[in-house]
Amino acid sequence: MPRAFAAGDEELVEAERLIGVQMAGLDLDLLSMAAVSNIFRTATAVRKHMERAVLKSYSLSWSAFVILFVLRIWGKQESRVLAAEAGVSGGTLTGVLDTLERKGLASRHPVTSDRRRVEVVLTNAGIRVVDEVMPAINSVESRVTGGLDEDEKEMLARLLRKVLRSVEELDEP
Amino acid sequence: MPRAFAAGDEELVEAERLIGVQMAGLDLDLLSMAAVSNIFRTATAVRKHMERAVLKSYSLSWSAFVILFVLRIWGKQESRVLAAEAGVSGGTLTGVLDTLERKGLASRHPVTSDRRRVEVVLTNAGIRVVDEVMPAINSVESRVTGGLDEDEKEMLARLLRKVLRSVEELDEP
DNA sequence: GCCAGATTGTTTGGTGCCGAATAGTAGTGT
DNA sequence: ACACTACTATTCGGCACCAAACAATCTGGC
Repeated sequence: MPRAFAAGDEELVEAERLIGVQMAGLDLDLLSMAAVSNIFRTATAVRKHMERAVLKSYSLSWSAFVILFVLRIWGKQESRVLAAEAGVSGGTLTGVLDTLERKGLASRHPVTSDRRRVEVVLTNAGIRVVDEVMPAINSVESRVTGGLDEDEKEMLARLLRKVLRSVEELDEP
Repeated sequence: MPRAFAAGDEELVEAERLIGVQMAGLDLDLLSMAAVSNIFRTATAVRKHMERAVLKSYSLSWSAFVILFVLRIWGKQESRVLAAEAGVSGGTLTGVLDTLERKGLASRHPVTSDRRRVEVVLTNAGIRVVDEVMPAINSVESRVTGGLDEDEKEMLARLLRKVLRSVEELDEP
């Protein structure tokens, strides 16, 4: 695990000091850097843990699970919506759907009214898998946020939503 | 339960509510799920924005930049340390270092006292690139956290560190 | 000195991932 | 009817990524 921003607050302060020294003259916003860096490090660590501790035994990639989950919650979806919802490009989605179809967890169906489009739907096996995996994933979510009380969890989600909204504004102004 | 959600948050919160409806029988911890999901969503959105808005013009991947940054702050490092710092596997690091060497931004040097090991060091061109890219990255970090005041940024970093510590405990108990 | 086991970086096989290019389809204006 | 534009999913090339297997090297016990 990375030294910077990784463990205790002391190490964060030390890392910030070192960055300030090494990058002197660049006038960096260290407070924002610490917040954003921690988003990346936490996301990576949690995702890797879930892949190893939960998804590996189902031979599912993180993206494959996200797509199964989206289909489970929102029902059948067209490809472009699915890609946007899962946060992957269209090209990536094609590959992941190929894998999911090969495993028999999802299937593609042409939209007769517009032959460019494809609708994706979970198979019964797909539904079974999601309903089996989801509680395990959620259990990890509970454990990794176990150090936070309810107000803190809510606060964390709220602050992240604010950041998310800001970056979305940057992407499409 | 704070209700002071900014405009635009309703859509995200609505999604979280729908999950509760669709997965009603599974007894999920929705508060933890919302917090962790938002970590993933935000991390993905911010990283993609940085790749497109900043790193693309330097032909740098996110991982390549992280490794350059670590080398810039902590000086020359051996491979295994570098991999741990950057949060990638050893195999991945080999490939990224190949790319960085091909671009002339970093170079490998054998450690004479232990011929298994390799030390990686930035070239002058590598230092120049980091010092040029870092302010641009930091500018994005400032903008995406622009909706947060200083206390909120600190709070966000603090809550994420708590989660990070929890997942690290799960990984190595 | 020597060997068994640990450590280090690389290679390999398979997937993910993106952006750009492509083929096919739909809509719009003329 | 025709051209022009916009959209949709797929294909393709290249890098990233991991786990597992591997070769080279080091270490500790004998």
